[in-house]
Amino acid sequence: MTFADQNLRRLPIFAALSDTERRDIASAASLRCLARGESAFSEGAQVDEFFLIVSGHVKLSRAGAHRDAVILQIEHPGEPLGPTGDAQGRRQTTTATVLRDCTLAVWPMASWSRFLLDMPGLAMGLLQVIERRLAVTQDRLIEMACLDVPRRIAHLILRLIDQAGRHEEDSIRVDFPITRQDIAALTGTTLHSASRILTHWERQRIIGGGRRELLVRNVPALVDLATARAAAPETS
Amino acid sequence: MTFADQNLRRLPIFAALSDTERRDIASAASLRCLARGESAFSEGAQVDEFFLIVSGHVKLSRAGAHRDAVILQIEHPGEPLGPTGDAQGRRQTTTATVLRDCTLAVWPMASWSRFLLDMPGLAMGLLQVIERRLAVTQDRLIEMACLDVPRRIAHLILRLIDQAGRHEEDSIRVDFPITRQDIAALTGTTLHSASRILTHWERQRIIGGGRRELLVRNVPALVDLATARAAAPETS
DNA sequence: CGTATTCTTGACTTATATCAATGTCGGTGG
DNA sequence: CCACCGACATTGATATAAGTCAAGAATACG
Repeated sequence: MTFADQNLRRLPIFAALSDTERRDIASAASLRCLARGESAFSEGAQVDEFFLIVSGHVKLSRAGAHRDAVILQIEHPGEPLGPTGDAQGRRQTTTATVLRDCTLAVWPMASWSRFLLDMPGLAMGLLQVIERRLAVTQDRLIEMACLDVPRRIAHLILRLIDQAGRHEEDSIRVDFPITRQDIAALTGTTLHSASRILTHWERQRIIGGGRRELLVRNVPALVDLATARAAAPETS
Repeated sequence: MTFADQNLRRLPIFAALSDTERRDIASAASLRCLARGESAFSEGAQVDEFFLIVSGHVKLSRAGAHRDAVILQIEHPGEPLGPTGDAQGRRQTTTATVLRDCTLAVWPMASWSRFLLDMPGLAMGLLQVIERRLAVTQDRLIEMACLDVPRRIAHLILRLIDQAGRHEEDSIRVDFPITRQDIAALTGTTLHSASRILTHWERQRIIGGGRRELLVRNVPALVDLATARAAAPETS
């Protein structure tokens, strides 16, 4: 098993477990590699495996009414995917698409359920993770309700560099490929509005990056945009 | 203790526990009665108690940026309130306001944490509940992203009668007082837009009710409004 | 009976979606 | 190596849903 329990020790969901327990869990895992664009599972599919991201980044999306898919969240290494509790007969509610070549640890749902019953600490760890995820989703709901599109996008970008920012010379790079369409789907707007806003900010050198790239050059300015009244329109 | 463990048996969060465990939990609870308008806790307060709704209905809201508070969810009998997992040093992220005279079961956070550690089934039960809550919040996020205001309100009303509908002669009543302002805060719109839409539907006899009342007369019509393209504007 | 809360309604403004092109990059194959 | 194609991105013009501003009416409540 390439997947040493050492890898597991750090993860919040396994924090409360003993070394033996972690080893048991690790030895039951298999690894699966997926390339950008592939999906781990699709909306509506039977839930028969439990996934944990070892490396890479995955977007969880759902097909909205008419507009293209809405992205519910982007998950990073260490995070579980899909239902975590008792999944008897449940179906996936989202599609998990790989954004960047990805390794997943996979357990058959049956073994996972056994672990969950046998190891009291495991459910506690998951509870923490899901509770945090709920908090993030609630934050986004409030943003949708209270903020206009530019501020929602500013908040999103700040969240992205917080979760997956890599420092470069004089800027912070979002560490996985992300399109304008993705940004729109994450903020409940259209590709067009998102593009306009981002190019505007690019002119002001607040952000940067090319196709599928996102680079933040001026964090304080972004924080301003996220917080204060939206900036005056065209400065051309 | 007025709070017999019989009451607890039915609740999903205690489903996996033994009778003894349920009895232990029940005997550590105290009951607290709150009147409409009072709050169990407020945004930012230290989390030092765990709550379970025995009877009544509670709205969980957060103060949005500038618009009035956004309501994150309305909770009904049997549901827990506030953080459920390890709450060490955490603060409440919402304000819990009673909509209808309410009895809450309350445990000091310390005893609750002990139960959580001692009774493996408890964390599993909570995990189920929080996971479902996450799913509902995600649904609402998608509604916010994809649906216009009338359809969001239609979805909300359907959800309300599903969670707390009481059948009457020829209609279904939402079983707790709810204002137009509340409906606006639940759907991310303004009192004004909500009022316009609701009076319009009232004229078409799809809904009814007076101040703080909500009554659905024609469910299929509401389902239509929630699903299909928004109805033609004024029919005066 | 007055005061506060809740709700309705109209006129106006604005953010943002929609419609419609056009441009640019990056890879694939001729 | 160039041409082409598909994915990704920009940009303008226009339409419209829904927010804001401003009154006012109806109902509950002390």
